[in-house]
Amino acid sequence: MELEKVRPKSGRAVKMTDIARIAGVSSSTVSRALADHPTIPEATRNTIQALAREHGYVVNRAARNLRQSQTQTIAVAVPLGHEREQLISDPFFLRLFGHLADEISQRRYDILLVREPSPDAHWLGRLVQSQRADGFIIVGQSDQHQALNLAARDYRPLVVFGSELPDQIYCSVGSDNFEGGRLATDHLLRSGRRRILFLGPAELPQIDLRLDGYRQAIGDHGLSVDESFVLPAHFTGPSAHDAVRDLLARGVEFDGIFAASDGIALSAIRALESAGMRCPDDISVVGFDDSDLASQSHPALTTIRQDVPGIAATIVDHLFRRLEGEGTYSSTLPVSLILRESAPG
Amino acid sequence: MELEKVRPKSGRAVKMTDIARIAGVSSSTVSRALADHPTIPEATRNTIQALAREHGYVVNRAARNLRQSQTQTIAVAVPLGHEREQLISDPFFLRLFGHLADEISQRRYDILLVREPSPDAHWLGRLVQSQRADGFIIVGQSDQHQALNLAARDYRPLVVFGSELPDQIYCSVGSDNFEGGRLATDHLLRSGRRRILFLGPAELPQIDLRLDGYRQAIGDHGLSVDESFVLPAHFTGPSAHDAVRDLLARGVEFDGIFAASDGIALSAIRALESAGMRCPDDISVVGFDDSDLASQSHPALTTIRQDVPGIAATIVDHLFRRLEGEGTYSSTLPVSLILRESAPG
DNA sequence: GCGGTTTACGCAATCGATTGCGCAGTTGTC
DNA sequence: GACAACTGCGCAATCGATTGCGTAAACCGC
Repeated sequence: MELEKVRPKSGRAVKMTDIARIAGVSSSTVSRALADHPTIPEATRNTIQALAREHGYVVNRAARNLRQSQTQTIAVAVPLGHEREQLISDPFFLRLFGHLADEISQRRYDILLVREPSPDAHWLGRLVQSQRADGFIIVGQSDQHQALNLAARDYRPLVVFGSELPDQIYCSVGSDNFEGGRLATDHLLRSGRRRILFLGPAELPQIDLRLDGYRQAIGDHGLSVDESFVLPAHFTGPSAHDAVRDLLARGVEFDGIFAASDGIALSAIRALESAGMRCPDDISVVGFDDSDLASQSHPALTTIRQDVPGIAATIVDHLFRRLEGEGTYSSTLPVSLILRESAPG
Repeated sequence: MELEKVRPKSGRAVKMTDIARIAGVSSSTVSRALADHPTIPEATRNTIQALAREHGYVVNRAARNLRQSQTQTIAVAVPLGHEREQLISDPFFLRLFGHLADEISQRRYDILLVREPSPDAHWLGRLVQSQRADGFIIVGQSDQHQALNLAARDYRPLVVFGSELPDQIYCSVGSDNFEGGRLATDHLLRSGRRRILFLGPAELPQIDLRLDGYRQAIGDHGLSVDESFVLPAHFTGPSAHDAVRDLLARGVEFDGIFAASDGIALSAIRALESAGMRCPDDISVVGFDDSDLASQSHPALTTIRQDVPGIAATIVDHLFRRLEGEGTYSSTLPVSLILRESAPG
């Protein structure tokens, strides 16, 4: 019944001049009235707003964006430089994304998800120039550290989820990955484990820091790192499972695993179980993230909790401060060790 | 080093007329050259494209959108009519969203995530009119069935994730919820269970169909439904846990649970365990979705698998067919029973 | 009742790319 | 050599809202 109003007989969308004509004013006045501009008397404003509502008029965002050079939109971009094939299905990313989306939409901005298909050195520059969004959140440094530095020089509202790196000029927000790695490994060592694997994609800066923490903890306990215990593994797919299986097949002995994500940890535990080993009786395992899986899996995972809601809030807070022209420093958020069955205290 | 080119000394963004001036042609020619328009000879096209690349020029999307009245963007909207407070953090939604995003970005469209804060009857009309996207995917019918019908009359590229409802005129894609409910309940009955709870938010159309399947299966087995066994429960929060706990406290006897999601199922199992009951020994539980949790939890969940990648692909396929002007019918995708520990065969 | 201020609103330029139409200049045809 | 067809490209209108500036009318004080 209301349909005629939403889209009048002509089939043409209602535009501002239509409302202006009906109201007997100019489109300038309509524009100002809808924007609650104080130079338009309240009575007129109300009339026009009522008329607009009645006729189902909504400002054309494309036109507004062009004129104002702003879009009320934040872009969330995922550089998949290192794993071009990977889909946007990593549970940790999705969880972070959900919280980011909540924070952003609370501030009445829209969220544009961009998956850049060809991450050459200029993808970010191109993205920024395309004027599709007012601000940018880059999830994960991947191998794009230099591209990020490049884009950030040319100041822009841009915040990166990731670690603080030495020569970094962009603003990043992330967990204390080093401390997470140290805590996890220290816990394994304190519970008597001595031969501890590291499992994860250490080519990613955030993961590399977790590995540094692992090394630190081992050093602190007066031991030295066996480099053959540092194994590459991807977040998804069978690589973690296969790595552990192969190690066991070769008869290598170890009694603990620090995995760079909960998914990797679970995958490793499955490999242990297939080989007749038991977790935590024979081998303790510590994960990372404290995803939903960690608490529900069997055995429940001891893991390093990342404060995802806090990270999202901080990223968005920094970004909006930057949109206001303020400068912001990078932030590192604390992590905590969550004790469960896979590596008991 | 390339920075100067990305954003020249003036601080002003490079625009098409700049490239035109440098190339010694008009902006019309630049526009056509960049669009690979055949009336521009290939030599000229290459020169101009090279120049544009060299100067880091990218078309201003706001201007293009306005002129062309299209945005190369698909909006994914989540009506949260029924649970206004709920955040976008439901794992099932996020998983579906990830797959949708993959499908859409493969087609070189951007993804706009919209969370409508005030779902009155016209939110969809407003969204459509705002010209922010060329097509729309609505995730979940929630309580917006009529609003969807309203918007769909006025033909538009719009596909809804949800069930086919009787008086529906919009295009929907979803799982066979009825069959899922029937399968789950039938399985419990076949394994000897007789007093089976239903747990879920039956006010949602998709869930209501699962409930219908539950009723059907019970009827098929010559039994009748005890309405006090149909209990409301939300996807998140403690409602499922509390409902089961209260039932046990009141001494109500039952031997099976069909939960409308894996999350609800796990929550129920926790409640059983706290009360000293054991799953599946005392009470069998079947979930819905086959989320990551289902296979990893303890006990591993018997559940109804929804084909999330297939659903996403179908939604996007329908949507793009509609963008081309084709009509599409609603689709219902098959589900399957996945046997695990919580309700063994 | 007059200068000065304020109020209320319209004119027209503007954002930057796209595109229908048309015009030179070139090639082709008989 | 004259006319037609074609090629390559530019002019200027257009998309729809926003906004700086200007002005007519209303108001105000004395």
